Formats: sequence, structure tokens, C-alpha cells
Amino acid sequence: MVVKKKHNNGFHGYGVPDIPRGPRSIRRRDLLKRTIEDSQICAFELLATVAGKLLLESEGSASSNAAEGKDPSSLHSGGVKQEQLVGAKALRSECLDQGSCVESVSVAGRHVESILREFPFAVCDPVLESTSVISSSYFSGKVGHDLKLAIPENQTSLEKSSCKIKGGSSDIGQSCDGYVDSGIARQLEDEGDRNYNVHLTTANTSNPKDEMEICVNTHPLINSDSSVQLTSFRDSIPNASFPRRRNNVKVGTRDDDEKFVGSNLPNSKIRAFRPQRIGHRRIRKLLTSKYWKVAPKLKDCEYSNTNGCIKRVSRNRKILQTCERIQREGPFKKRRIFNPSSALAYDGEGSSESISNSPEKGMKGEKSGSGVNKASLVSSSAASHQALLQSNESQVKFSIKSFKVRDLYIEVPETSTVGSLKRTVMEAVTAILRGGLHIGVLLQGKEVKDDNRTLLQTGISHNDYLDTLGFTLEPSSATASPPISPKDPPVLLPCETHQDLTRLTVSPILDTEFANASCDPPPAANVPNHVESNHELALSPTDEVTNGTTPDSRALVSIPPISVEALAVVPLNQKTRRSELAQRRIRRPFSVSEVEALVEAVEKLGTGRWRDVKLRAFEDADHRTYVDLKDKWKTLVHTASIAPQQRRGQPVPQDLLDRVLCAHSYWSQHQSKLHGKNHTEPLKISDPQAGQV
DNA sequence: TTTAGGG
DNA sequence: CCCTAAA
Repeated sequence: MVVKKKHNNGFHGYGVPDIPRGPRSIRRRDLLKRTIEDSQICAFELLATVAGKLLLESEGSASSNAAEGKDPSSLHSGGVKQEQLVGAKALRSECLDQGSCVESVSVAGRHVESILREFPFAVCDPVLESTSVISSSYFSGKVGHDLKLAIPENQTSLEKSSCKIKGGSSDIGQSCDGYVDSGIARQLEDEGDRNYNVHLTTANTSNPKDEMEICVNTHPLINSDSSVQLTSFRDSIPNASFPRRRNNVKVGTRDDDEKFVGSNLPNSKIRAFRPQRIGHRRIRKLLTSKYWKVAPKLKDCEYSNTNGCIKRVSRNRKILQTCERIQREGPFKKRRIFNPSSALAYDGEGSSESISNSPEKGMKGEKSGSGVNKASLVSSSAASHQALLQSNESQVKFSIKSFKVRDLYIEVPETSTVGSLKRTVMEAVTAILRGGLHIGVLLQGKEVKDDNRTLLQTGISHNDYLDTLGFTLEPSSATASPPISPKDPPVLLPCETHQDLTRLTVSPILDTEFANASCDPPPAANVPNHVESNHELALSPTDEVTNGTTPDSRALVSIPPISVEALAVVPLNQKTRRSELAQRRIRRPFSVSEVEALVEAVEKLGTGRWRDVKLRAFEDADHRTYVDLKDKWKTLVHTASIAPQQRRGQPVPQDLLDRVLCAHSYWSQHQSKLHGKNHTEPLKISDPQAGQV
């Protein structure tokens, strides 16, 4: 009974307050941020101006894009900006053609935006080129970003956590804010920025497995910079209204196979701005569907559904058919993390090696300002941090190294421009990432459905379970993404039918959670200590190395591939997926209190009524099944039978073991006898402790 | 679904 | 913890 009470208190996390971090700190930050922003804004504007000029100058530079794309490394060098600008310009021109550009942007602002927005393409270029054939080629896209976050174990809802994640790195965030403030990119804000960088490679290898992976760093966030933490704090703020803005940290992250070398964004500022707004609702919607189809949002376009493919026709010119599908592969991968510390950190810079490689001097150089910011931020963060510590003893940190979007099927007319292709890809990827991903939290292969549970309650904070912590990313379901601007053309849908397939792994709960579009942040994973995951998710050694974090990060998530299969009317391998999904449950050692409750229940109920035992003593502990209790009892009996020296694991009080033996022997003798009466006949053995109940 | 056991 | 045969 005692136990039961405990459970009531401890297992229902409903009452748990959200992150204690107070609004005050937030405000401070904002102030701080503002200051910083102000200083940075100038830089942005400058950049914008330059970009604008470049754009004007280069008009038929479509080709230039390509050139630029080829040598990603160039980006790093001082010349980066220009190249990017050029690329941006080219892109932009395309956009204009198609009418997809955002109109509401001021001139300067617009340039910037386009640059930022398109930036990712630059990265892609190399690939595209290699893939010269645009039409119907498969690309595997990889999106990488790192994000780390830590949340208090007692943090109440998982959902919230995810929201928090959204927050971008402090640097970025600031810059973003600044941007916003300037009023340049409102849309961005609206749309929500994404931090993702997209890398595309022509990947023949279709490893279904990799489709979408998230890697989580196991290492303690400690590594992360203070600046990061700061960010986290913000993010952690309960009201996650701002979450939408994200930062990108690094662009080309670790790609194992990719030819692609990670290219870094030239400077953090840019990144910050980078409007990742891709995710238009429409797109989102599309994405939502099983097949993640994405149609670039163009104003002038008309959409029609064609079996899973959406056609977009631009009046002005081109017809693009885009079918993008992402296949998700079944299972997810997980990772665990370790440090208990504080808030979530978005690791913008450090993590990617690419950055380190080409530390864009520009970035860093420009960063002078940012550096300052950081410092200030840091200090503030530290303060907050302490506060946090007080309120929460232990926090769980999650770090998602990166995730990959595995296959993307893009089909466009031969006459479409490279730029449009890029855009399409970018949008698709972006949409996937941000357009509505549902995040599921898996523990030992099981979904944690109760959002109100704390990490502690769920076991996520336990080191033992961390290894089995996983996140699942699914495209949000159509239902999930409700808000659609009137403008948005209706999109898609044939796919919805298939949703079931898509989400094998996903639990409904997740969907709902994310349905609130408010949170689109990437999933985070966390874990405290160790690393033993079996999932071979993608490791991004590079990033880690750069970060200085441990190299063993593993991918957290993988999304089941939907694409081709999904399209196929026939569900191919549910089994396969399922099997993939199935994971061993996390190991959750019984605590002494649990053991006590178990013993007590068994003393009263006997050993043949595990269901009753469960109901009696562990009704509130979802993770304890009657089978588990039975098994535990089995082990307890065994443990009690062996010499103390041979016992392993957390020691169980001898008195409990004694009770175990007594109850065991008692029920062994009586089980056959009193059946009907058993339930009413508690252990009568002369066990002083038994009487305590 | 729940038990009971082996793996 | 998992998996399963049996009930």
C-alpha cells in the first residue's frame, strides 16, 4: 500500500510544474539579446545590401551556381559570402520567375532572406551537379543539425520538451530576433525557421535504415558551450511561443557516405537569419501525407494530385512535377545521453566539424560581435543554471547530433531550372523536418505515451534506460497540421490512405502531441550515462570530434521509410518494420521501494496472482507488467537464495530478501491447497515485517 | 489475457 | 527482459 501511495504521488506527473526557469531570466535574456541584436543588425543589413548588389549584377548566373556548388570548400574561405550571394541570387531570380519569392520583404531584407533561404542549396549544388539529371533521380538528402538539450527530469511533458528544443542557439536566436525586429523577415517568423541544413547527395545506396536518423550525443553537454546553455534556457521557457526560430548550426554535418563535405555557413549571422521558413503549410500538408510529397509553394501554381504526386504548374512557365517521398525506414534509432546539467543547448557552431574545418572565419570573425554576445549570454546562463539546479536536482540532457532524411524522390521536368530543383529539394527537406514531424519518444522500444509523465517517472532519466531511449520522427499526419492559410492550395492526399503504414511505429499519442503545430522542433534525445546503444544509427564522428564531445553519439531516430512502399498500394513490409521497431524494453531495475511493494503484495496475494499483484502494488507503474513482477519475484527468490557476495546490482535490504524467502516458501506450500481462498488468505507466516502492512 | 517457465 | 505454451 505504501507503495501504491508512492506511486500515486510519484508516478503521476501531472502536478509537476513546468520548468521552473522563470520568466525573469527570460526577460533578461531578451534584453541582452536585444542589445546584441542591435549590434548585429547592422551587419545583416550590410550583408543584405551586398547581396542585393550581387544579385543585380549577376543575372544569368545560374551556371555560376553550379560552379559554386561544386566546391563547397570554397564556401569556407573568405570568398564564401560572395559565392553564396551569387548562388542566392540565382536562386532568387528563379524564385521571382516562379513567383514564389516572398513578397513582403524589404529590399535589403529580401536579399538577405533569399540568401539565407537559399543557402542550403549551395550545399546541394555539388550533388546536383553530379546528378546532372534532374528528372526522376533519387537523392538522399541529409539534414543535419545538432541540438542538445537538457531538461529536468521532472519536466512534465515530453511534448513541452520537444517544444523547447525548438529554440535555436542563442547566437542565432538573437540574430533572428534582431532580424525580426528589423521587420525584415516577418514571414520567416511566421513560418518558423528551421535550422536545418540540407545536404544532398546522389545516393545510390538506399539503405533503408538510414532514412532518417537522429543521432544523439551521449556526452554530457558539458562540452557544450555556455552560450549554448543560454540558449537552452530560453528555449526551456515554458511559453514556447518563440520556438519557431531556429538556428542552424552547421551545415554539412557528418556524412558518412556523402561526398558532400560539410560546408558551413559563412557566418553565424547568416545562419541565424537563415530563414528556414520553408515549411509552408501546404507543404506541410503534403508532407503530412504518407508520402511526403512536397510541392514548392509558389504563388502562381496550381496543384493537382496525381497519384501521390503533386503537380505544380506555374503559369508563367514551368511545370514541375514533384514527387518527393521520403521513405522512412522502420525503426528508429536511439541514443542516450549523459549529463545532468541544465538546460538545453543548441549547439550551433561547435558541433559540426565542418565548422571547425572551415571555421568560417567569416563567421567567427564577424562573430566578434557574437562572441561578445556569447559571453554575456553565458554569464546569464550560468545564473539561470544555478537556479535551475536548485529547483531540479537532476536534469537529463539530450543531444541530437543530426538526423538524416534519407530518400527523397524528386521529379521535375527537364526544362526546370537547377535552381527550381534545388528549391524543390530544399522545400521538401525542410517540409519534412519542420513541416510537421511527430515526435515519439521510445523507451526500450516502447512509446512513451503519457506526456504528462516526467522523465524521471518514465525512466528516461535513468542511466540504464537511456540507452534505449529513442525518438521517432514521422511526418505529421494531415490531421496534425490543421492550420492552413487560406491561400494555401489544398494539397494532397492520396497518401493519407497509407498513413497507417507509415506510422507503424508511431503511437497515436505522438501525433496528437505534435499536432499542435506549435512545436515542430526536432526531436531530442537524451540520456544520461552511457552509450551502449545497439542501434547503429548514424554516427557523426566528425561532429563530435569537433565538439569535443564523445564520439559515440548515435542516431536516435530513424523514420520508417514510406516512400516507395507507401506508394505501393500494397503494404510491403509491415512486419519488417515492425520487427525493426521492436526493441528491447529498457532495463529498469527495481528500486528498493518497488521491491518492498512487490514483496508486500506477494505476501498477501501469493505467487500465482501476478495480475493482482500488479494491480495492487504497481497499478500506476505502466512499465511494470505482471510478467515483469513475476520475473522480478523470480529473481528476488534467487537473489535471496544466494550469498550476499554473489548478488549484483543495487543491493536489496536483507530484510526484504528474508521476507521474499518466507513468502516464497509459504506460498509454495499453500498454493496447491487453498485456491479459492488464497486471495483472502495472506501470508500468515510469522514474519514480523509482514504484519507491518 | 494471464500464468508459468525457459531462454 | 523476452518469448511462448497453456490455460
